Amino acid sequence: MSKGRVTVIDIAKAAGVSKSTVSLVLQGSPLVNEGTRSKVNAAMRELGYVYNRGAANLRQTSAKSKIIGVVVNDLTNSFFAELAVGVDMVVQSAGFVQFLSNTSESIDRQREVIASMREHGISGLIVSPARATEAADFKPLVAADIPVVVVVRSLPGAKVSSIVSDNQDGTSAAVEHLASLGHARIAFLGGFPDTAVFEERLAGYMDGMNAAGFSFHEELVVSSAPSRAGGADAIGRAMAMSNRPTAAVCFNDAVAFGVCDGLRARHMEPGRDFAVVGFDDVIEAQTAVPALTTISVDPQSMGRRAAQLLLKQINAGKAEPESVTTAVRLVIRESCGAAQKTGRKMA
Amino acid sequence: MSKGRVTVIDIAKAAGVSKSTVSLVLQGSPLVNEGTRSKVNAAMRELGYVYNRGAANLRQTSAKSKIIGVVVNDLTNSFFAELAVGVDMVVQSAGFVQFLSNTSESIDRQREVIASMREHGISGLIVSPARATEAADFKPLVAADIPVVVVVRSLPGAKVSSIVSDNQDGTSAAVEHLASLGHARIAFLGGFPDTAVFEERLAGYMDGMNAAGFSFHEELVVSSAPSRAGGADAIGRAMAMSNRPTAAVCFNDAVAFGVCDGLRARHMEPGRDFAVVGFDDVIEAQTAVPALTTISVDPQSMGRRAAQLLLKQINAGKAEPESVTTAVRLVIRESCGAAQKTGRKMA
DNA sequence: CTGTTAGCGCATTCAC
DNA sequence: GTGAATGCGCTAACAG
Repeated sequence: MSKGRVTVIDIAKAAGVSKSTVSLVLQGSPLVNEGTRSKVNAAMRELGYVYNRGAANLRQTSAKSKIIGVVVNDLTNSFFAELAVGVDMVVQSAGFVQFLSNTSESIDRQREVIASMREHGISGLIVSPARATEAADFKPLVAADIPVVVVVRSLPGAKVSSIVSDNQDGTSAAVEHLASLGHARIAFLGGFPDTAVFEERLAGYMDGMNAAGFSFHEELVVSSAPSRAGGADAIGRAMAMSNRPTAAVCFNDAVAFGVCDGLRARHMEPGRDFAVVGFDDVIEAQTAVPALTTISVDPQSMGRRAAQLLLKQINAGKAEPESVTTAVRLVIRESCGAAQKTGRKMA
Repeated sequence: MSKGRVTVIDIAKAAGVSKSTVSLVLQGSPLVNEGTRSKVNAAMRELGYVYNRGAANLRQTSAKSKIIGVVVNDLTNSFFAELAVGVDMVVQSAGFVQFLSNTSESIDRQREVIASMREHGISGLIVSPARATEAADFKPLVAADIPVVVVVRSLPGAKVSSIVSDNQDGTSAAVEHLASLGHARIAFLGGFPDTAVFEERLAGYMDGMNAAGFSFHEELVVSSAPSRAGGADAIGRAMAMSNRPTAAVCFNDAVAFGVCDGLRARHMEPGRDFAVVGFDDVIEAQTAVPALTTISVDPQSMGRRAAQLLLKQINAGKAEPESVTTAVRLVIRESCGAAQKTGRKMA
């Protein structure tokens, strides 16, 4: 029972057939007699046979390894955990398995794990790039015809598919929403200017201000770490200004949390004394601060869509050099004070 | 460049050496001339060679696949996400990659993913078992000499290593703590009685009650879903009792959250009008409700320890049939009202 | 329908 | 030091 690995030849012997017959039942080929099939299956169960995919896709023409790589920049952030869950769902039901790695925003780590994944013969990759990732990083992948889907953060000029939330429209809508509530001095708080996401959301902010007929004041944009602490810091600086804002759209919900913290520390009630809106990057936010308007994108469905897209490309065989950008729906939830307005959907 | 896969033979040709020479440099053998080595490396870079681990460990004696499987019962729960991050850390730096799968508490899913992982030749497995997992489920693994480390939830009589928090001592200490605060009617809220964790924590609760000189009242144990909603439900039922409790230790922090919700809905202030303690299963809790005493275990370090244990066993070669149970440190954080007491460590 | 014959890409003896 | 064989477990063509 413990004498080495049991192989097709063992079970062939036990079932009194030949190896290739076994191979056929393994692949569920209809070319095999029902009686033989069950005999083979019985033998497999008997001997505790386990299929060796390594050997299989060594022989197979290309890398139908049934494994897809997933790398995220911060698994600690529930958004990405949820995303991974979404990916896992469709990946599992398609009979694939998921290589999941966390880069913690380290570009070196990212290179390492991707290299490692390649060595293991992944047949596709879903990646939420670490900061400072360049398009060139995925060059070898596409050259090897390995489909890549970039999520959450768009990548400058990479020839890969991508799924990102509609940052610009979302933020813009948030600003318009605040304007419709009567706010005029609306700040943009949090986030570091070195990411595409920041730029997109900032652009949306400017769009929204424009659309509402307000002029752009650079001072109203105060950047900080995209975290709770960062938010507290940002609101602190905003409130130190001579002409204080009365509302803010935050880079993400972690920042929005921090902003709420900061407001309360100043004896102000978020949503009443100061309106705050944030992108739902950290899903936990949805439950933790109901009195907060947020722009949200469901990470799980985003993950599912990414996986679906990837599988489609894998099955298609040829990786289309075209970059497919799919926007996800954004929804503004209203829950401060009044009745919950049914989510307004966009894009 | 895109003509199939580039193999050792290709780069051997390009470097003007033989395949086995290439193989030697691949393994960093000192038996190869420095000049040749660099020539080979150059050729590898030139042709974009990627090492094929599948082929490699097909040849190698057994499954030194450099891949370890991680399966958790709920990746949506930040605790497990953090755990996975901890695992990933040590796994990555040991040159392994991580197969991560989420079972969503489905025993069938769990069987599937573990089977799938076996097919891919994992050299070890870390698993937080889904509910209703039986010891027998890991029988084939240990029979195949694949080390298994069970985390978070202990498994009845499985011959595998495990790392669990010291549930009993932790809960017991929590009860004693509440007793020292003057509470006498202390409830145990939340959780389903069908898990070992529940039993352990309940046992700790009873220990604590005993130690404090209180008799056990079954009515003070009200079970519910181990979630926020479940907590709200549980406190509702507790407050409906004729002789209300004045404090509670909760199955986990999600429940504790719900309990706080329920208290506030009844115009009571958690920590002041009613003391509540919960296990930190969901890490997010630590930041979201500071005014809550919790019994916590750091999921990341737990993940790291699990990975270390697993790697040790993998390197040891022979999987010890002995079950190694390692308790992690528990710490009670005090933050309701008074100054933060430095964490009291146990076990 | 089933058995036979070749390799997939690599690592491991051995000779040279 | 390096090159020529051999086989890991499996699938792909063919042959029976």
